[in-house]
Amino acid sequence: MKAIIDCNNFYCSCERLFKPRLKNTPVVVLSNNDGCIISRSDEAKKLGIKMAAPYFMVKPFLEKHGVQVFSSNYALYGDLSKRVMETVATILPQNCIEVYSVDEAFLDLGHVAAKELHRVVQQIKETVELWTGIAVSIGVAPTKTLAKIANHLAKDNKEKSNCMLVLDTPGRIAAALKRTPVEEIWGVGRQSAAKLEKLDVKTAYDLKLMPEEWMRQNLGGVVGVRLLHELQGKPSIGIDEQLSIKKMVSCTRRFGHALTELQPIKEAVATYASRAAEKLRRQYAAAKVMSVFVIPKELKRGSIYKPLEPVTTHIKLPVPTSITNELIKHALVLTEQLFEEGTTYEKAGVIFTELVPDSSLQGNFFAPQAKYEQRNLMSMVDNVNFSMRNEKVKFASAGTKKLWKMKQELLSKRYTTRWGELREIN
DNA sequence: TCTGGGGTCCTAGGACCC
DNA sequence: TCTGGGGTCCTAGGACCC
Repeated sequence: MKAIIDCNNFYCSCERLFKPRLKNTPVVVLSNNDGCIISRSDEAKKLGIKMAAPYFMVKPFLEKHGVQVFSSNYALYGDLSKRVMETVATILPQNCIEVYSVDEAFLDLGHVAAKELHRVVQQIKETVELWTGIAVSIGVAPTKTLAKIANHLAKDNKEKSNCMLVLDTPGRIAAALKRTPVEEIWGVGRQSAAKLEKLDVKTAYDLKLMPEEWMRQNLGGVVGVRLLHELQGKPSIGIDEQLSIKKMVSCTRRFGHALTELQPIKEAVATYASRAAEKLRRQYAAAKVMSVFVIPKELKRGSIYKPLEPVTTHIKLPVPTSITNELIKHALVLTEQLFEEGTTYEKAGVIFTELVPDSSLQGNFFAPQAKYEQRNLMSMVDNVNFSMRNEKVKFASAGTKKLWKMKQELLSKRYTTRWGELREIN
């Protein structure tokens, strides 16, 4: 059996943890740049506030209903996420836990006897809630996809389920599938849902009865077939316990406000490049390819929001590297190539791909001495920044005025990771 | 004025090779 | 009039997820 454990309204729960007075008050958390809503408390959901709603459009409504609004505080959420995962790891072996996202983990319960399942699930839930203060939901079933469905249903009916649901018999599975609309299935997005709609395939139960060949041809080839098997209870997506090296690392952001000059755009790109380089070094990787993109601002935007078109270019690096100043140097050249006088830009990003293990880190006998020194410098920069926690050491090209910096007007404190922002009790 | 950011996996089709 | 076929590698882009 497999399980998914998932933190309820995670970002909102984190904010509430340090502000108990907000219990029973509607709370929402905004995306970067205070752009749109990415987490809602139950009370906020009840008010009808939609996921991803643009903040500026719903702001009057939020004010009217006394909704508490926060900018996203990733230092806080990241730390609490780590605590939740570590708590689970005190109950299950590490190789049975796949951390799937900041607020979710898949669990392999293959070693748990059938009659023990309920008890173990309950123990995990109670321990996490007691030790971290974050409420969680757990769904259990023979496959990951079915466990996701179980989790979904558990949350839909919190009072009855106590946020736990175990689908351990064919009858329970069938009943759950019948209650699940196709668009709520993990792996069925908007496009697929639209196709299924036309065929009158409405529930997960209907989908489970589709022929394999149809799935192959219409729902993404092998992806569709895999989904079908998962719904049928045949595990086709395994538990991936290892933290593997990522295949891509990036840092991309919308500017606080649109930019028309090359200089501040270069500063922003240099900053993104150095962020992304830090991420590279954190997983002991170096990049072979660096892409830079900018997104021109669409001056007249229709009523329907459509994705923005990036202008991209990339460079194959002569030698894979994670050294910030080398990467910045190339990034700035690419930015100059992309920039067009007279155009207004609203976003940019740096993406590293074709990552390889950073051999200079382990010490490469044949590497020139200068490389070592650079790598050591990088380690020092990383260490200083990590301990000082506020980008004390920066590269000059990243600029000091930050005209492009994102908006975060409603930021809460980093209670758990900065001594200076510790919660005080009076 | 104001609509996030960071990922993965897969497919189709072109280029190239023998 | 007739002009192969199969394999591999690469890239761009679609779809999806949290």
